Amino acid sequence: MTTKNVSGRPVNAQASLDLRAAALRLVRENGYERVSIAAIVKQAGVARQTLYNRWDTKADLVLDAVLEETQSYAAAPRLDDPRPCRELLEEFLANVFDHLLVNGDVLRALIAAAQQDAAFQEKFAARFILPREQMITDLLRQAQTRGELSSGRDAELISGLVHGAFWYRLLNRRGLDRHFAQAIASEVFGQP
Amino acid sequence: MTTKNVSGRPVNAQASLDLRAAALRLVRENGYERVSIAAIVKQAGVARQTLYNRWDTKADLVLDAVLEETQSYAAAPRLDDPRPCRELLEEFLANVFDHLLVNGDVLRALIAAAQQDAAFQEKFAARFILPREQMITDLLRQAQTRGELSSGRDAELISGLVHGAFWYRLLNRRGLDRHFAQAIASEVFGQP
DNA sequence: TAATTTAATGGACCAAAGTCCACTAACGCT
DNA sequence: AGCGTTAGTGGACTTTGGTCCATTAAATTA
Repeated sequence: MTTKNVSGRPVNAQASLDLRAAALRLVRENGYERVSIAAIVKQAGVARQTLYNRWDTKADLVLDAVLEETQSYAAAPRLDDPRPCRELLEEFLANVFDHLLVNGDVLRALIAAAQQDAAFQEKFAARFILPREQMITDLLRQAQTRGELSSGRDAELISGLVHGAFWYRLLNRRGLDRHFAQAIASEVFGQP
Repeated sequence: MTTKNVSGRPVNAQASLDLRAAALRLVRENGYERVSIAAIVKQAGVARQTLYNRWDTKADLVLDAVLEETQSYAAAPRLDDPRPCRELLEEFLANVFDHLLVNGDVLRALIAAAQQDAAFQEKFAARFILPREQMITDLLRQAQTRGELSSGRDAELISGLVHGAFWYRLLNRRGLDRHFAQAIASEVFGQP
């Protein structure tokens, strides 16, 4: 992946930084659809082809920029936290929803892009979706070992249901608030 | 809406039929993204502008074509059916999933289009999403009046969760089968 | 220093969605 | 028949994502 080339002109690392920054800024300001590749490369001060040397599509670049910027985005809940898993789930979701206030529109655009480009869909799943699903699956498994959730339940399945719940709201532009986080937790763990 | 014009050249109704048919056929055969407007109008034998006189975008046309063709698509479950609502929900979902085998790809494309075009998103919600959500909400309310589901639960919320569950699978191209329909019903009504 | 290799640049090019427009066709009305 | 009105046609045009390519720049190696 990161094989160091033995000769030839070195890659300009700054160009990558500038492109990611420009992409993120423009997309946040104007919305994904309204930002052209031409505008991004102009803002970054590099040639169009330089962008395409590093990323395959606009969606690739923006996904990369979002992931790089939001390392902390929805950090996995700590499994050694002694509080009830129901509470941890609720807090985790509330956290995710907060980040979606900033990144929701970009994310909707990337989800759309994934539907139109099978190659990007795979990257998006590998780098974004699956890791986040794993976090909730792990939390649910922890709840099971703690006896807070019946062992008969399918943790992976429930993780998918939880994600589906807020994806659906996100894609249909309905609000994602703490109340909804609570409602999801209640559906999973039962009425309190 | 359907104001009859008092004068002027009459609209060629056949052109609309031909356009819908051509769009649906080409999209099913080649996939939404790979079908150009040029190909559709050529297939239908009309001018490009004739299409745009009737629909605003490619997504509009295809939504219209899908809705027209699949009137029967996911017919609402009969609320007077004496079987348990759990069973009705499961059957309804299995039915939806069957139709998604045919229309799933087109639907994914329309969902993507809705993320890129606010005007289309509204039409899509009004004509497709909300009516289908209502069906499940009604079914859940029926379950509540029958005492098969606790009255304390929020039917609209659960309807959203159910839809989210299979949307998520659809958009992430994971299988939608009878087993999944059963799993959703179990999450809603509790383990049998 | 010269040869080789890889990156960056700028601009031409292509396909596709959607707009615009001048022109023609088909209707009702007088 | 002539007029106004609306629909349909074909083609030019704009914008944008993405490709291609010839040329130039920056590095290593011999």
